[in-house]
Amino acid sequence: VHSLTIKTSHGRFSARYGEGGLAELYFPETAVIEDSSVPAIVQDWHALTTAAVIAILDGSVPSLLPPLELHMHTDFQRSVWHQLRQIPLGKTASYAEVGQRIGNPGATRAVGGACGANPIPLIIPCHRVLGANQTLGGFSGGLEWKRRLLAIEGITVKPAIVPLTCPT
DNA sequence: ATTTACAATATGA
DNA sequence: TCATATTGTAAAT
Repeated sequence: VHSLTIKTSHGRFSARYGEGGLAELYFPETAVIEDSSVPAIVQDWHALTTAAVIAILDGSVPSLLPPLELHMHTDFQRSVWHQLRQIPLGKTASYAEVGQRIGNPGATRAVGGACGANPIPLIIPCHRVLGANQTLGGFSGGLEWKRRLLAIEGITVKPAIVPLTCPT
C-alpha cells in the first residue's frame, strides 16, 4: 500500500493506493504520510488523481480518473457509489432517490450508511447527496467540507434541522 | 400547522 | 441487538 499527498489550494489531501488503483482519499487535517518512492504505475494513478481533485475543487469535471480499488466493499455500496457518479455537477439527489435508482426504494437509511463508508470523497461525490428537503445530512470529512464543496458547485443548502427546545 | 412515534434497509461491532 | 450521514406516514395537539 502506498500513500501520497496532493497539494491543492484548499489544503494537502492524501491518497492511498492498493494493488488495483486508488483505494482511499483523505481530507487535509488528517495525518499525512507520504511514501518517498512508489512504483511507476502508482505515480501514473497519482497524476490522474491529482488532476481530478484539483479539477473538482475548481468547480469543473475531471476528464480522466485513475482506476478505483473497491473490491473489498459490498455490491450494495458499489451500486450506491455508481449512482453518485451519475449525478451531474451542480445537481443533488436525496438519499431516498439514490435508493430508488439502485432498485431499493426504501433503502434510504442504508444509502446513508454507504455514503458514510465511501472511501473516496470528491471523486465519488457523496457530498451531492442531501436530505429530502435539501437539508445537510452528515459528512465523513466534516460538515464544513460538505458545505464548501457544495458552494463550489453553486449549490446552497438549508441549515440542518436543529431540535429547538427552550428550557423555561 | 407543528410535534411525536414508528417502520423499513444494509452493514458492521 | 444496537447504531448510523433518512424518510414517509399517522395521530394528536
